Amino acid sequence: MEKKPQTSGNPSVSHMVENIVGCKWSMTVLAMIRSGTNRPGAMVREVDGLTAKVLNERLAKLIRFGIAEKTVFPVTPPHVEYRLTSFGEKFVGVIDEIERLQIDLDQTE
Amino acid sequence: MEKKPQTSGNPSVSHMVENIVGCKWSMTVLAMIRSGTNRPGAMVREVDGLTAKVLNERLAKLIRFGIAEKTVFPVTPPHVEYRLTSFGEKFVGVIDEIERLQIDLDQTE
DNA sequence: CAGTATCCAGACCGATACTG
DNA sequence: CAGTATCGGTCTGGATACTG
Repeated sequence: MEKKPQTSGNPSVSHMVENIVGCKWSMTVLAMIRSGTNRPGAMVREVDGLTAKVLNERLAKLIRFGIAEKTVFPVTPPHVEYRLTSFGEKFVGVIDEIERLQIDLDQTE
Repeated sequence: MEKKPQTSGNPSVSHMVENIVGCKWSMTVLAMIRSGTNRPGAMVREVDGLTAKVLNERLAKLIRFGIAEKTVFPVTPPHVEYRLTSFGEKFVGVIDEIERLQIDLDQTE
């Protein structure tokens, strides 16, 4: 299973970031959901080294934190999609800040 | 020792964030350097649970990434100070974004 | 296709003892 | 005061096999 990140109340965004960013594959999964690769099978196929088990753990965490949401289409074979919530959009905005920082770094050196 | 985060070239900021934010005590150390608690002894004293060994590992990482720099005053007893580099200032700016996100979250629920 | 259960090698980090 | 070396428990996550 997984360690409990908080003792009670709302998860602080700091903890969320610590828990997500520091968690292997989370950023990759987040990036895929953003870019439209939002089905589990596709994600596993696209990322070398990512297993279904770990993917599901990450997705569960993203959902628990309110960053992503899951849609199940009751068809055969099963069809599942994940997408960002509105809060999730804001969250990835922070990630964008990081990319911008990268540009500054490149110019400085 | 420590796992190598990159294979070559410059560390990407994404990797830095992953490596720093996801690393226990890093954020705490960063916050202390910012707020003026910038001597190792003071940091260990201020944070319950933080050991000198782990602190030095974190500081080494912050220096390696160009986020912090170290100043040694050649006196007895030894006097050492850490402070943010200009890049480090930008880096913590990203952390500030995160705190702002928190405010949005609180207002939404 | 989607998801879960189990196993276990290795990374992380806390405690301790030590040097300069 | 600053920093390093070592040991060992705990947890993460990759491999595999399985169900619906």
